[in-house]
Amino acid sequence: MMEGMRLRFPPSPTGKIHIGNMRTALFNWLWARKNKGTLVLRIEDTDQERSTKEFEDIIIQEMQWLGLDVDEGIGVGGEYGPYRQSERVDIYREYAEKLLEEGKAYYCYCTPEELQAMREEAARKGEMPRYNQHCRHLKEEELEAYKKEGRVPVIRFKMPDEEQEIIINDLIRGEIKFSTDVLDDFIIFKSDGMPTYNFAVVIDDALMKISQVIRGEDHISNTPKQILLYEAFGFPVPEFAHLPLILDENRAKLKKRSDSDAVYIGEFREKGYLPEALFNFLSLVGWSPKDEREIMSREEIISLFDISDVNKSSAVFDIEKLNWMNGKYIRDADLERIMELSIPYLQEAGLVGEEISGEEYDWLKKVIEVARTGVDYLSQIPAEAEIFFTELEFADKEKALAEFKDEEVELVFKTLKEDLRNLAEFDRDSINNIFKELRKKLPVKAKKIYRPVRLALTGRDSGPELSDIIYIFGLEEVEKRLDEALAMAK
RNA sequence: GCCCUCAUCGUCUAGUGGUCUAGGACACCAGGUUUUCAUCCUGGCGGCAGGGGUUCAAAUCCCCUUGAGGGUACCA
Repeated sequence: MMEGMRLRFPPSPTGKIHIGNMRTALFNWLWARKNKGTLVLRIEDTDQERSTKEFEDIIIQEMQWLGLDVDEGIGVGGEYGPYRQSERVDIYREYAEKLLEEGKAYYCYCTPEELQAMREEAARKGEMPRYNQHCRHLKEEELEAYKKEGRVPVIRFKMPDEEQEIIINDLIRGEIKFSTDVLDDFIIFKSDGMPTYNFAVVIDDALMKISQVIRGEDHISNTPKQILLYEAFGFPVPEFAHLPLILDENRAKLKKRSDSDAVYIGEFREKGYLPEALFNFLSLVGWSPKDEREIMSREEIISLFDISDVNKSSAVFDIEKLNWMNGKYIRDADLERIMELSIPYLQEAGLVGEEISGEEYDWLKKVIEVARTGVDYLSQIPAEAEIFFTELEFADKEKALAEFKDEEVELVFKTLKEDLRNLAEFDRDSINNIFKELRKKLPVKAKKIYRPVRLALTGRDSGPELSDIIYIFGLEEVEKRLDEALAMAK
Protein backbone atom coordinates (compact mmCIF):
# COMPACT_ATOMS: atom_id res chain seq x y z
CA MET A 1 0.00 0.00 0.00
CA MET A 2 1.38 3.37 -0.95
CA GLU A 3 1.87 6.00 1.69
CA GLY A 4 -0.19 8.65 -0.06
CA MET A 5 -2.00 11.62 1.35
CA ARG A 6 -5.19 10.71 3.19
CA LEU A 7 -8.00 13.18 3.56
CA ARG A 8 -11.45 12.76 5.02
CA PHE A 9 -14.89 14.27 4.96
CA PRO A 10 -16.75 13.38 8.13
CA PRO A 11 -20.24 14.85 8.07
CA SER A 12 -22.68 14.34 10.83
CA PRO A 13 -26.08 13.13 9.59
CA THR A 14 -28.08 15.50 11.72
CA GLY A 15 -29.49 17.56 8.89
CA LYS A 16 -29.55 17.96 5.15
CA ILE A 17 -26.18 18.73 3.66
CA HIS A 18 -25.82 22.39 2.81
CA ILE A 19 -23.55 24.74 0.91
CA GLY A 20 -21.05 25.10 3.74
CA ASN A 21 -20.61 21.37 4.32
CA MET A 22 -20.37 20.69 0.66
CA ARG A 23 -17.69 23.31 0.15
CA THR A 24 -15.65 21.54 2.85
CA ALA A 25 -16.23 18.25 1.08
CA LEU A 26 -15.24 19.85 -2.21
CA PHE A 27 -11.97 21.26 -0.91
CA ASN A 28 -11.06 17.92 0.61
CA TRP A 29 -11.91 16.25 -2.66
CA LEU A 30 -9.90 18.75 -4.69
CA TRP A 31 -6.86 18.43 -2.49
CA ALA A 32 -7.10 14.63 -2.56
CA ARG A 33 -7.42 14.55 -6.33
CA LYS A 34 -4.66 17.10 -6.79
CA ASN A 35 -2.27 14.99 -4.74
CA LYS A 36 -3.52 11.63 -5.95
CA GLY A 37 -4.46 10.95 -2.39
CA THR A 38 -7.34 9.08 -0.80
CA LEU A 39 -10.61 10.67 0.27
CA VAL A 40 -12.41 8.90 3.08
CA LEU A 41 -16.09 9.39 3.85
CA ARG A 42 -16.88 8.80 7.48
CA ILE A 43 -20.21 9.31 9.19
CA GLU A 44 -20.10 10.96 12.59
CA ASP A 45 -23.32 9.82 14.16
CA THR A 46 -22.44 9.86 17.82
CA ASP A 47 -25.31 12.24 18.45
CA GLN A 48 -27.97 9.58 18.76
CA GLU A 49 -30.70 12.13 19.29
CA ARG A 50 -30.31 13.88 15.98
CA SER A 51 -28.60 11.47 13.61
CA THR A 52 -30.71 9.68 11.03
CA LYS A 53 -30.10 7.28 8.17
CA GLU A 54 -32.15 9.53 5.93
CA PHE A 55 -29.71 12.39 6.32
CA GLU A 56 -26.82 10.04 5.73
CA ASP A 57 -28.38 8.94 2.44
CA ILE A 58 -28.88 12.55 1.42
CA ILE A 59 -25.21 13.31 2.02
CA ILE A 60 -24.14 10.43 -0.20
CA GLN A 61 -26.68 11.27 -2.88
CA GLU A 62 -25.74 14.94 -3.05
CA MET A 63 -22.03 14.25 -3.11
CA GLN A 64 -22.57 11.93 -6.04
CA TRP A 65 -24.67 14.55 -7.76
CA LEU A 66 -21.93 17.13 -7.42
CA GLY A 67 -19.40 14.60 -8.66
CA LEU A 68 -17.41 14.17 -5.48
CA ASP A 69 -16.50 10.53 -5.57
CA VAL A 70 -15.09 8.91 -2.50
CA ASP A 71 -12.22 6.42 -2.44
CA GLU A 72 -12.89 4.80 0.88
CA GLY A 73 -15.49 4.70 3.59
CA ILE A 74 -19.27 4.70 3.62
CA GLY A 75 -20.66 3.14 0.48
CA VAL A 76 -17.20 2.09 -0.70
CA GLY A 77 -15.59 0.12 2.07
CA GLY A 78 -11.93 -0.06 2.90
CA GLU A 79 -9.47 -1.55 5.30
CA TYR A 80 -9.87 0.99 8.08
CA GLY A 81 -13.57 0.47 8.74
CA PRO A 82 -16.14 0.49 10.01
CA TYR A 83 -16.70 4.03 8.82
CA ARG A 84 -19.76 4.85 10.85
CA GLN A 85 -18.87 6.03 14.32
CA SER A 86 -21.86 4.35 15.91
CA GLU A 87 -20.29 1.04 14.78
CA ARG A 88 -16.93 1.87 16.33
CA VAL A 89 -17.98 2.30 19.92
CA ASP A 90 -15.98 -0.70 21.08
CA ILE A 91 -12.87 0.83 19.61
CA TYR A 92 -13.45 4.13 21.36
CA ARG A 93 -14.14 2.35 24.62
CA GLU A 94 -10.90 0.43 24.33
CA TYR A 95 -8.93 3.62 23.88
CA ALA A 96 -10.77 5.37 26.68
CA GLU A 97 -9.95 2.46 28.97
CA LYS A 98 -6.34 2.89 28.09
CA LEU A 99 -6.43 6.50 29.15
CA LEU A 100 -8.21 5.52 32.35
CA GLU A 101 -5.57 2.92 33.14
CA GLU A 102 -2.77 5.35 32.50
CA GLY A 103 -4.40 7.92 34.76
CA LYS A 104 -4.93 10.32 31.91
CA ALA A 105 -8.69 10.25 32.26
CA TYR A 106 -11.21 9.73 35.02
CA TYR A 107 -14.87 9.04 35.72
CA CYS A 108 -17.00 12.02 36.54
CA TYR A 109 -20.35 11.70 38.28
CA CYS A 110 -21.47 15.27 38.15
CA THR A 111 -24.94 15.67 36.70
CA PRO A 112 -25.82 18.03 33.90
CA GLU A 113 -27.72 20.10 36.45
CA GLU A 114 -24.69 20.42 38.69
CA LEU A 115 -22.58 21.34 35.70
CA GLN A 116 -25.09 23.94 34.65
CA ALA A 117 -24.97 25.46 38.12
CA MET A 118 -21.17 25.60 37.92
CA ARG A 119 -21.32 27.40 34.60
CA GLU A 120 -23.79 29.91 35.90
CA GLU A 121 -21.64 30.64 38.87
CA ALA A 122 -18.61 31.12 36.68
CA ALA A 123 -20.56 33.47 34.48
CA ARG A 124 -21.61 35.44 37.53
CA LYS A 125 -18.03 35.78 38.63
CA GLY A 126 -16.98 36.76 35.14
CA GLU A 127 -14.80 33.70 34.80
CA MET A 128 -14.42 31.34 31.95
CA PRO A 129 -16.73 28.37 32.46
CA ARG A 130 -14.42 25.47 33.14
CA TYR A 131 -15.14 22.21 34.87
CA ASN A 132 -13.96 22.52 38.48
CA GLN A 133 -12.40 19.05 38.52
CA HIS A 134 -14.70 18.00 41.33
CA CYS A 135 -14.47 14.33 40.41
CA ARG A 136 -10.81 14.30 39.46
CA HIS A 137 -9.61 13.40 42.92
CA LEU A 138 -12.55 11.44 44.28
CA LYS A 139 -11.83 8.93 46.98
CA GLU A 140 -12.86 5.31 46.67
CA GLU A 141 -15.81 5.66 49.05
CA GLU A 142 -17.10 8.78 47.34
CA LEU A 143 -17.00 6.92 44.06
CA GLU A 144 -18.97 4.06 45.60
CA ALA A 145 -21.49 6.46 47.03
CA TYR A 146 -22.18 7.97 43.63
CA LYS A 147 -22.49 4.55 42.06
CA LYS A 148 -24.99 3.52 44.70
CA GLU A 149 -27.01 6.62 43.94
CA GLY A 150 -27.34 5.20 40.47
CA ARG A 151 -25.41 7.96 38.80
CA VAL A 152 -24.03 7.04 35.39
CA PRO A 153 -20.60 8.57 34.92
CA VAL A 154 -18.97 10.27 31.98
CA ILE A 155 -15.27 10.05 31.30
CA ARG A 156 -13.18 13.18 31.37
CA PHE A 157 -9.74 13.78 29.98
CA LYS A 158 -7.22 15.27 32.41
CA MET A 159 -5.63 18.50 31.39
CA PRO A 160 -1.93 18.74 32.21
CA ASP A 161 -1.23 20.12 35.68
CA GLU A 162 1.32 22.54 34.36
CA GLU A 163 0.26 25.26 31.97
CA GLN A 164 1.32 24.34 28.50
CA GLU A 165 1.27 26.06 25.15
CA ILE A 166 -0.28 24.25 22.24
CA ILE A 167 0.63 25.33 18.75
CA ILE A 168 -1.40 24.53 15.68
CA ASN A 169 0.48 24.82 12.46
CA ASP A 170 -2.35 25.62 10.15
CA LEU A 171 -1.81 25.16 6.42
CA ILE A 172 -3.95 28.20 5.74
CA ARG A 173 -3.41 30.43 8.76
CA GLY A 174 0.04 29.64 9.99
CA GLU A 175 0.68 29.34 13.72
CA ILE A 176 -2.21 29.47 16.14
CA LYS A 177 -1.37 29.34 19.82
CA PHE A 178 -3.47 28.24 22.75
CA SER A 179 -2.77 27.95 26.44
CA THR A 180 -4.06 24.91 28.30
CA ASP A 181 -5.20 27.42 30.92
CA VAL A 182 -8.32 28.11 28.93
CA LEU A 183 -9.14 24.43 28.51
CA ASP A 184 -10.82 22.20 31.04
CA ASP A 185 -11.10 18.50 31.72
CA PHE A 186 -13.41 17.87 28.80
CA ILE A 187 -15.70 14.91 28.42
CA ILE A 188 -14.55 12.17 26.10
CA PHE A 189 -17.29 9.67 26.82
CA LYS A 190 -20.89 10.54 27.40
CA SER A 191 -23.13 8.80 29.89
CA ASP A 192 -25.09 7.28 27.02
CA GLY A 193 -22.02 5.21 26.21
CA MET A 194 -21.06 7.24 23.17
CA PRO A 195 -17.80 9.08 22.74
CA THR A 196 -17.87 12.82 22.25
CA TYR A 197 -16.90 14.39 18.98
CA ASN A 198 -13.48 15.52 20.13
CA PHE A 199 -12.56 12.04 21.23
CA ALA A 200 -14.00 10.01 18.37
CA VAL A 201 -12.56 12.31 15.75
CA VAL A 202 -9.05 11.85 17.08
CA ILE A 203 -9.28 8.09 17.39
CA ASP A 204 -10.72 7.80 13.90
CA ASP A 205 -8.35 10.18 12.19
CA ALA A 206 -5.40 8.47 13.82
CA LEU A 207 -6.59 4.92 13.14
CA MET A 208 -7.63 5.78 9.61
CA LYS A 209 -4.18 7.29 9.04
CA ILE A 210 -5.54 10.67 8.03
CA SER A 211 -2.61 12.89 7.10
CA GLN A 212 -4.45 16.17 6.63
CA VAL A 213 -7.54 17.51 8.27
CA ILE A 214 -9.35 20.11 6.20
CA ARG A 215 -12.41 21.44 7.97
CA GLY A 216 -14.30 24.61 8.85
CA GLU A 217 -12.90 27.44 10.90
CA ASP A 218 -15.46 26.67 13.57
CA HIS A 219 -13.22 23.77 14.58
CA ILE A 220 -10.18 25.85 15.42
CA SER A 221 -10.99 26.01 19.09
CA ASN A 222 -11.46 22.25 19.24
CA THR A 223 -8.05 21.60 17.82
CA PRO A 224 -5.93 22.09 20.96
CA LYS A 225 -8.03 19.52 22.80
CA GLN A 226 -7.57 17.13 19.95
CA ILE A 227 -3.83 17.69 19.83
CA LEU A 228 -3.61 16.86 23.52
CA LEU A 229 -5.43 13.62 22.81
CA TYR A 230 -3.11 12.73 19.96
CA GLU A 231 -0.19 13.31 22.27
CA ALA A 232 -1.72 11.30 25.09
CA PHE A 233 -1.91 8.30 22.77
CA GLY A 234 1.38 8.93 21.09
CA PHE A 235 -0.38 9.26 17.74
CA PRO A 236 1.25 11.37 15.05
CA VAL A 237 -0.58 14.68 14.75
CA PRO A 238 -1.99 15.34 11.28
CA GLU A 239 -1.68 18.66 9.51
CA PHE A 240 -4.62 21.01 9.84
CA ALA A 241 -6.20 23.43 7.43
CA HIS A 242 -9.11 25.50 8.70
CA LEU A 243 -11.33 26.86 5.98
CA PRO A 244 -13.06 30.22 6.25
CA LEU A 245 -16.78 30.02 6.89
CA ILE A 246 -19.52 30.81 4.42
CA LEU A 247 -21.76 33.56 5.70
CA ASP A 248 -25.26 34.65 4.78
CA GLU A 249 -26.13 38.13 3.57
CA ASN A 250 -26.23 39.29 7.19
CA ARG A 251 -22.71 38.01 7.71
CA ALA A 252 -23.86 35.32 10.09
CA LYS A 253 -23.04 31.63 9.75
CA LEU A 254 -25.02 30.34 6.81
CA LYS A 255 -28.13 28.48 7.82
CA LYS A 256 -31.73 28.04 6.82
CA ARG A 257 -33.78 30.95 8.08
CA SER A 258 -36.84 31.02 5.88
CA ASP A 259 -38.31 28.95 3.10
CA SER A 260 -37.17 31.48 0.56
CA ASP A 261 -33.45 31.14 1.06
CA ALA A 262 -31.92 28.04 -0.38
CA VAL A 263 -29.00 26.55 1.53
CA TYR A 264 -29.36 22.81 1.15
CA ILE A 265 -27.72 21.17 -1.82
CA GLY A 266 -30.98 19.40 -2.58
CA GLU A 267 -32.73 22.72 -2.99
CA PHE A 268 -30.25 23.80 -5.62
CA ARG A 269 -30.53 20.48 -7.39
CA GLU A 270 -34.31 20.68 -7.38
CA LYS A 271 -34.37 24.24 -8.63
CA GLY A 272 -32.33 23.16 -11.58
CA TYR A 273 -28.82 24.27 -10.87
CA LEU A 274 -26.24 22.31 -12.83
CA PRO A 275 -23.78 20.33 -10.72
CA GLU A 276 -20.79 21.60 -12.66
CA ALA A 277 -21.93 25.18 -12.11
CA LEU A 278 -22.31 24.70 -8.38
CA PHE A 279 -18.99 22.90 -8.32
CA ASN A 280 -17.29 25.78 -10.11
CA PHE A 281 -18.97 28.38 -7.95
CA LEU A 282 -18.20 26.63 -4.68
CA SER A 283 -14.57 26.23 -5.64
CA LEU A 284 -14.40 30.01 -5.88
CA VAL A 285 -15.64 30.77 -2.43
CA GLY A 286 -12.51 31.04 -0.37
CA TRP A 287 -10.19 30.23 -3.21
CA SER A 288 -9.24 31.60 -6.61
CA PRO A 289 -6.71 30.68 -9.26
CA LYS A 290 -3.62 32.79 -9.79
CA ASP A 291 -4.92 34.21 -13.02
CA GLU A 292 -8.32 35.73 -13.65
CA ARG A 293 -10.14 32.67 -14.83
CA GLU A 294 -13.59 32.09 -13.36
CA ILE A 295 -15.34 29.57 -15.55
CA MET A 296 -13.31 26.43 -15.14
CA SER A 297 -13.73 22.72 -15.67
CA ARG A 298 -13.20 20.23 -12.90
CA GLU A 299 -9.84 19.29 -14.33
CA GLU A 300 -8.70 22.89 -14.50
CA ILE A 301 -9.75 23.49 -10.91
CA ILE A 302 -7.96 20.39 -9.71
CA SER A 303 -4.76 21.34 -11.44
CA LEU A 304 -4.87 24.93 -10.19
CA PHE A 305 -6.06 24.25 -6.65
CA ASP A 306 -3.71 24.57 -3.69
CA ILE A 307 -4.86 24.39 -0.10
CA SER A 308 -2.30 26.98 0.97
CA ASP A 309 -3.85 29.51 -1.42
CA VAL A 310 -7.15 29.36 0.40
CA ASN A 311 -8.35 32.65 1.87
CA LYS A 312 -8.39 33.33 5.57
CA SER A 313 -11.45 35.51 5.70
CA SER A 314 -14.99 34.25 5.57
CA ALA A 315 -17.10 34.83 2.53
CA VAL A 316 -20.68 35.86 1.99
CA PHE A 317 -22.68 33.46 -0.10
CA ASP A 318 -23.59 35.42 -3.21
CA ILE A 319 -26.62 33.86 -4.85
CA GLU A 320 -26.59 36.48 -7.62
CA LYS A 321 -23.22 35.34 -8.82
CA LEU A 322 -24.20 31.69 -8.59
CA ASN A 323 -27.25 32.51 -10.69
CA TRP A 324 -25.16 34.23 -13.30
CA MET A 325 -22.71 31.36 -13.43
CA ASN A 326 -25.43 28.74 -13.58
CA GLY A 327 -27.20 30.62 -16.36
CA LYS A 328 -23.97 30.72 -18.27
CA TYR A 329 -23.46 27.00 -17.85
CA ILE A 330 -27.03 26.37 -18.98
CA ARG A 331 -26.49 28.42 -22.13
CA ASP A 332 -23.16 26.79 -22.91
CA ALA A 333 -24.21 23.23 -22.16
CA ASP A 334 -25.17 20.65 -24.73
CA LEU A 335 -28.76 21.37 -25.77
CA GLU A 336 -29.89 17.76 -25.63
CA ARG A 337 -28.77 17.54 -22.05
CA ILE A 338 -30.53 20.74 -21.07
CA MET A 339 -33.64 19.34 -22.71
CA GLU A 340 -33.52 16.12 -20.79
CA LEU A 341 -33.10 18.07 -17.59
CA SER A 342 -35.83 20.56 -18.44
CA ILE A 343 -38.57 18.19 -19.53
CA PRO A 344 -39.47 17.10 -15.99
CA TYR A 345 -40.10 20.74 -15.06
CA LEU A 346 -42.33 21.19 -18.10
CA GLN A 347 -44.19 18.01 -17.24
CA GLU A 348 -44.66 19.12 -13.71
CA ALA A 349 -46.07 22.41 -14.94
CA GLY A 350 -48.53 20.44 -17.05
CA LEU A 351 -47.12 21.86 -20.27
CA VAL A 352 -45.83 18.55 -21.59
CA GLY A 353 -47.32 15.06 -21.24
CA GLU A 354 -45.61 11.91 -20.04
CA GLU A 355 -45.18 10.60 -23.56
CA ILE A 356 -43.24 12.70 -26.01
CA SER A 357 -43.40 11.88 -29.70
CA GLY A 358 -40.46 12.37 -32.00
CA GLU A 359 -42.12 15.32 -33.64
CA GLU A 360 -42.91 16.92 -30.31
CA TYR A 361 -39.36 16.34 -29.19
CA ASP A 362 -37.94 18.23 -32.15
CA TRP A 363 -40.32 21.08 -31.52
CA LEU A 364 -39.48 21.08 -27.80
CA LYS A 365 -35.86 21.36 -28.66
CA LYS A 366 -36.47 24.64 -30.44
CA VAL A 367 -38.50 25.94 -27.54
CA ILE A 368 -35.89 25.08 -24.95
CA GLU A 369 -33.11 26.45 -27.08
CA VAL A 370 -34.87 29.79 -26.94
CA ALA A 371 -36.05 29.59 -23.34
CA ARG A 372 -32.66 28.70 -21.90
CA THR A 373 -31.17 32.10 -22.70
CA GLY A 374 -33.46 33.78 -20.23
CA VAL A 375 -33.09 31.62 -17.14
CA ASP A 376 -30.84 31.36 -14.12
CA TYR A 377 -31.90 27.81 -13.35
CA LEU A 378 -33.96 25.14 -15.07
CA SER A 379 -37.10 25.35 -12.99
CA GLN A 380 -37.61 28.76 -14.59
CA ILE A 381 -37.92 27.14 -18.01
CA PRO A 382 -41.70 26.55 -17.85
CA ALA A 383 -42.45 30.19 -17.13
CA GLU A 384 -40.09 31.25 -19.88
CA ALA A 385 -41.51 28.80 -22.39
CA GLU A 386 -45.15 29.00 -21.37
CA ILE A 387 -46.19 31.21 -24.29
CA PHE A 388 -45.41 28.42 -26.71
CA PHE A 389 -47.73 25.96 -25.03
CA THR A 390 -50.80 27.86 -24.02
CA GLU A 391 -53.65 29.70 -25.66
CA LEU A 392 -53.10 33.36 -26.20
CA GLU A 393 -53.72 35.37 -23.09
CA PHE A 394 -53.26 39.09 -22.75
CA ALA A 395 -51.34 40.43 -19.83
CA ASP A 396 -53.12 43.73 -20.31
CA LYS A 397 -55.95 43.46 -22.79
CA GLU A 398 -56.78 47.16 -22.86
CA LYS A 399 -53.25 48.08 -23.72
CA ALA A 400 -53.06 45.48 -26.44
CA LEU A 401 -56.34 46.59 -27.90
CA ALA A 402 -55.20 50.17 -28.05
CA GLU A 403 -52.14 49.02 -29.88
CA PHE A 404 -54.11 46.98 -32.42
CA LYS A 405 -56.46 49.86 -33.15
CA ASP A 406 -53.63 51.82 -34.61
CA GLU A 407 -54.37 52.31 -38.30
CA GLU A 408 -50.94 51.16 -39.39
CA VAL A 409 -51.32 47.79 -37.74
CA GLU A 410 -53.47 46.24 -40.39
CA LEU A 411 -50.94 47.07 -43.05
CA VAL A 412 -48.09 45.68 -40.99
CA PHE A 413 -49.88 42.43 -40.21
CA LYS A 414 -51.06 41.97 -43.77
CA THR A 415 -47.63 42.51 -45.23
CA LEU A 416 -46.00 40.32 -42.65
CA LYS A 417 -48.36 37.44 -43.34
CA GLU A 418 -47.81 37.75 -47.03
CA ASP A 419 -44.05 37.80 -46.72
CA LEU A 420 -44.06 34.84 -44.39
CA ARG A 421 -46.23 32.88 -46.77
CA ASN A 422 -43.89 33.62 -49.62
CA LEU A 423 -40.85 32.49 -47.73
CA ALA A 424 -38.88 29.78 -49.49
CA GLU A 425 -37.24 28.64 -46.31
CA PHE A 426 -39.11 29.09 -43.02
CA ASP A 427 -36.13 29.60 -40.76
CA ARG A 428 -34.95 32.18 -38.25
CA ASP A 429 -32.66 34.10 -40.56
CA SER A 430 -35.24 34.40 -43.28
CA ILE A 431 -37.85 35.53 -40.79
CA ASN A 432 -35.46 38.06 -39.41
CA ASN A 433 -34.86 39.35 -42.91
CA ILE A 434 -38.55 39.90 -43.37
CA PHE A 435 -38.54 42.31 -40.47
CA LYS A 436 -35.57 44.14 -41.87
CA GLU A 437 -37.35 44.46 -45.19
CA LEU A 438 -40.56 45.44 -43.50
CA ARG A 439 -38.88 48.38 -41.87
CA LYS A 440 -37.51 49.53 -45.15
CA LYS A 441 -40.56 49.18 -47.32
CA LEU A 442 -43.25 50.21 -44.86
CA PRO A 443 -43.72 53.85 -43.87
CA VAL A 444 -43.93 52.77 -40.24
CA LYS A 445 -41.65 53.20 -37.24
CA ALA A 446 -39.84 50.10 -36.01
CA LYS A 447 -41.69 50.27 -32.73
CA LYS A 448 -44.98 50.15 -34.58
CA ILE A 449 -43.94 46.92 -36.17
CA TYR A 450 -42.43 44.97 -33.33
CA ARG A 451 -44.77 45.85 -30.51
CA PRO A 452 -48.12 45.02 -32.10
CA VAL A 453 -46.79 41.80 -33.57
CA ARG A 454 -45.35 40.73 -30.24
CA LEU A 455 -48.59 41.53 -28.48
CA ALA A 456 -50.67 39.73 -31.05
CA LEU A 457 -48.54 36.62 -30.88
CA THR A 458 -47.78 36.37 -27.19
CA GLY A 459 -50.10 38.76 -25.38
CA ARG A 460 -47.07 40.13 -23.58
CA ASP A 461 -44.74 42.99 -24.25
CA SER A 462 -41.56 41.10 -23.56
CA GLY A 463 -40.18 37.68 -24.39
CA PRO A 464 -37.90 35.93 -26.82
CA GLU A 465 -36.98 37.45 -30.16
CA LEU A 466 -39.84 37.72 -32.61
CA SER A 467 -38.12 35.65 -35.23
CA ASP A 468 -37.75 32.85 -32.69
CA ILE A 469 -41.36 33.10 -31.70
CA ILE A 470 -42.59 32.98 -35.28
CA TYR A 471 -40.25 30.16 -36.14
CA ILE A 472 -41.50 28.08 -33.26
CA PHE A 473 -45.19 28.84 -33.71
CA GLY A 474 -45.12 28.13 -37.42
CA LEU A 475 -46.95 29.94 -40.19
CA GLU A 476 -50.44 28.72 -39.46
CA GLU A 477 -50.50 29.71 -35.81
CA VAL A 478 -48.91 33.07 -36.54
CA GLU A 479 -51.53 33.88 -39.18
CA LYS A 480 -54.28 32.83 -36.84
CA ARG A 481 -53.11 35.06 -34.02
CA LEU A 482 -52.51 38.02 -36.25
CA ASP A 483 -56.02 37.68 -37.67
CA GLU A 484 -57.54 37.39 -34.24
CA ALA A 485 -55.83 40.57 -33.14
CA LEU A 486 -57.16 42.37 -36.16
CA ALA A 487 -60.64 41.07 -35.50
CA MET A 488 -60.43 42.29 -31.92
CA ALA A 489 -59.64 45.77 -33.08
CA LYS A 490 -62.65 45.96 -35.35
C1' G B 1 -17.16 37.93 30.08
C1' C B 2 -13.05 34.73 28.36
C1' C B 3 -10.38 32.26 24.18
C1' C B 4 -9.54 32.09 18.90
C1' U B 5 -9.88 33.88 13.87
C1' C B 6 -10.51 37.55 10.28
C1' A B 7 -10.51 42.77 7.97
C1' U B 8 -9.16 45.47 -0.33
C1' C B 9 -15.23 48.09 -4.42
C1' G B 10 -22.43 46.38 -2.23
C1' U B 11 -20.64 40.86 -3.00
C1' C B 12 -16.65 37.10 -4.50
C1' U B 13 -11.61 38.17 -5.10
C1' A B 14 -6.11 39.63 -7.32
C1' G B 15 -2.38 41.90 -4.69
C1' U B 16 3.24 38.74 -0.06
C1' G B 17 7.50 46.61 0.45
C1' G B 18 8.45 50.11 -5.18
C1' U B 19 5.63 47.97 -11.71
C1' C B 20 -1.12 50.25 -7.42
C1' U B 21 -3.49 57.30 -9.80
C1' A B 22 -5.19 49.06 -6.56
C1' G B 23 -6.60 44.45 -11.41
C1' G B 24 -10.79 40.86 -12.57
C1' A B 25 -15.86 38.83 -11.85
C1' C B 26 -21.15 39.36 -10.09
C1' A B 27 -24.61 43.20 -9.20
C1' C B 28 -25.74 48.24 -10.69
C1' C B 29 -25.77 52.35 -14.51
C1' A B 30 -25.07 53.94 -19.76
C1' G B 31 -24.39 52.75 -24.88
C1' G B 32 -24.31 49.08 -28.81
C1' U B 33 -26.15 44.27 -31.01
C1' U B 34 -30.94 47.94 -36.91
C1' U B 35 -33.29 48.97 -31.34
C1' U B 36 -39.01 44.53 -25.77
C1' C B 37 -37.03 41.38 -21.21
C1' A B 38 -32.99 38.29 -21.64
C1' U B 39 -28.36 36.79 -24.12
C1' C B 40 -23.93 38.91 -26.19
C1' C B 41 -20.31 43.23 -26.74
C1' U B 42 -18.30 48.06 -25.06
C1' G B 43 -17.85 51.69 -21.39
C1' G B 44 -18.87 53.69 -16.44
C1' C B 45 -19.72 53.85 -11.06
C1' G B 46 -17.34 51.86 -6.86
C1' G B 47 -12.66 49.76 -2.31
C1' C B 48 -7.24 49.23 0.85
C1' A B 49 -11.98 50.08 8.59
C1' G B 50 -9.38 54.04 11.86
C1' G B 51 -4.93 55.60 14.42
C1' G B 52 0.08 55.10 15.45
C1' G B 53 4.81 53.20 14.12
C1' U B 54 9.08 50.62 10.91
C1' U B 55 11.10 52.18 6.01
C1' C B 56 13.89 56.35 1.09
C1' A B 57 9.16 53.77 -0.02
C1' A B 58 3.32 50.24 2.92
C1' A B 59 -2.95 47.74 0.66
C1' U B 60 1.40 44.84 1.70
C1' C B 61 5.55 44.48 8.03
C1' C B 62 4.59 45.72 13.67
C1' C B 63 1.30 47.74 17.62
C1' C B 64 -3.34 49.70 19.31
C1' U B 65 -8.49 50.73 18.46
C1' U B 66 -12.84 49.44 16.07
C1' G B 67 -15.80 46.08 13.54
C1' A B 68 -17.23 41.17 12.01
C1' G B 69 -17.31 35.93 12.78
C1' G B 70 -16.38 31.39 15.48
C1' G B 71 -15.86 28.78 20.13
C1' U B 72 -16.87 28.65 25.21
C1' A B 73 -22.17 21.58 25.54
C1' C B 74 -22.83 14.58 28.17
C1' C B 75 -23.74 18.92 19.37
C1' A B 76 -20.74 17.86 15.62
